[in-house]
Amino acid sequence: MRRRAESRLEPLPRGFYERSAVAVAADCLGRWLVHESAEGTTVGRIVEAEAYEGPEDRAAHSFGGRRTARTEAMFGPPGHAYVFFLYGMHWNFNVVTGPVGSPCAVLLRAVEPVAGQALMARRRGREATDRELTNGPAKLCQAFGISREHYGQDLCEGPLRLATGSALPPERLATAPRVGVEYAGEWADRPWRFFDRESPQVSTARAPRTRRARGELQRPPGSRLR
DNA sequence: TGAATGATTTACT
DNA sequence: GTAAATCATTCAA
Repeated sequence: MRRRAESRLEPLPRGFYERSAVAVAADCLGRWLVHESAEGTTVGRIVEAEAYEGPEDRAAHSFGGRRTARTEAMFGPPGHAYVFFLYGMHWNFNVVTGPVGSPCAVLLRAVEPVAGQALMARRRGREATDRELTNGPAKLCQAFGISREHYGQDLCEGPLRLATGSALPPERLATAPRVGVEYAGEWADRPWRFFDRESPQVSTARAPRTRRARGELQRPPGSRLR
């Protein structure tokens, strides 16, 4: 039991991140997000992630090869953290994928709490059983204590990492267009939002108004289970 | 130097 | 369903 749990906490190797963002995003599901902080350890099972594929992807911060202080981490080696601040109050956490110089990343949008719920609840100002503890990209950052200080951190060694967990059974993998990127034209149509369709913790962010469900959409974004 | 805006969340009607 | 909160980053001038 203990042995099994420890093997699941093993950090994913660099090779895991040395692939396209789409491949990493899909393979992230079912894996564990682990953060060992001074306040305590939090663990979550990843149930939703989005791929951002570098300079050609109009929805990516690195679109057009834009390389600034903010996007610098995306251009760095795979397996590092790209953390950014949004709307004046929210942090979002990505894992950098692909080779050096290829500015791709995967945004973690939701996890299911596995351990450290009390700490998550304290950070979030909510009850430990609250379904809204970690069902959104900024919510999970707050629950896990992820912010500026983690920018560029190596996820293959250190307190913040993705861990083995257990890969998602293929029949539970669902896709949808990414959230909040209507401005990206045809790129907004790409089904690069991946989620566990059996998880009640998938984020409730509304889908882009102009996007309507297509064949690839196996469950409407934001819809509730049951 | 200044204005616009965003890979969101929350509270309220 | 709509709107407010709130500021780092970006780009234009």
